[in-house]
Amino acid sequence: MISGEYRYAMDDKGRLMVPAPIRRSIAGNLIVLTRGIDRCLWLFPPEEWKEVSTKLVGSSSLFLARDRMIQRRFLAPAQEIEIDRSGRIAIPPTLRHYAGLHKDCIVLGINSYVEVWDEETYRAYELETDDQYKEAAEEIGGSITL
Amino acid sequence: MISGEYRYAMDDKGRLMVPAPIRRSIAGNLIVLTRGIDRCLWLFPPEEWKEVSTKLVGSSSLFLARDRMIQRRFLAPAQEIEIDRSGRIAIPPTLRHYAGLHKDCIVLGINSYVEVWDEETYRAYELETDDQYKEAAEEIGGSITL
DNA sequence: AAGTTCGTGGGAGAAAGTGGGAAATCGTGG
DNA sequence: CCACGATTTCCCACTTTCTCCCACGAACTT
Repeated sequence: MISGEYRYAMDDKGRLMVPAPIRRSIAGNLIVLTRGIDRCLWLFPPEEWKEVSTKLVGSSSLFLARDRMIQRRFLAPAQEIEIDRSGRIAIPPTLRHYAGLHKDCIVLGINSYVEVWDEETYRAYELETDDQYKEAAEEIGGSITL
Repeated sequence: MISGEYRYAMDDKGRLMVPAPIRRSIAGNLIVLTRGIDRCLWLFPPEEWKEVSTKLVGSSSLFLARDRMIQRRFLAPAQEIEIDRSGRIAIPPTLRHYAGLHKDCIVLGINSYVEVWDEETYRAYELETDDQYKEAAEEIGGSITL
């Protein structure tokens, strides 16, 4: 189970740390990097990626608009990337640009995958979703007693 | 049953005391630390955390906006942390920053979990919510006789 | 008064994170 | 097809942070 919130600076060469605890829970030194659904990047361990992508590809047709959209925006941008000896990944320019990564990045471990955000973008996301989040919390409060 | 209000100074290394009475009511020396919903941290015994997180994760999808929000803001920041020999925990930088912990912290034992606040932040919270608290008390008064 | 528990501080070694040089590769234009 | 510049890749070295451990002082107990 991957988790944790981290803040790292991307260096001038576009390299970004994969947090040590997350690295430890990945077998091997390869990961798959692709566009996330919000302005962030998603990073999957290879097995996870295989699972997600086959599920999506499985029943998709190039004659359906919806499927083409998913292919183009989610499957196509995916790249297999190697984690270097110091535990960093080099983020390809197109993906870097998509997520608007500048320097300071937020790395989130979420169950079985990892998200990478530009720090400012993430702060903005938090502000935007603050009301919805508190609402969701109230709803949850109705069903979880602790 | 965990309870009590305590005040401790976080040291220069970011370490904070877990009050001895609370420590005694936790089995083992591992706890899970995550963001609270207000500007504080929540600290769960592992079993409690498992319960809460599985209830939330249960049926969540990375393709649903609301699920992503909860994952990012509540589940992702969670980290399993060890209580050291002298009964302290090292609070990771991102969580320290989220709760605005400086030096003096307030630790609250609440039934089955623990809250950590920056002292100033907590004082401010008390002032802000004073009226709401009295209102809430009136409401409760309708159903509880004592 | 001595022992025990509790909280605080700090040192040393290990691990994690950061930066940069040099070779290799890629893309472009002549 | 070659030459050049830019980018990428690989590796090494340095710095910072973390982790683990121990030691001390205060307060409480017996």
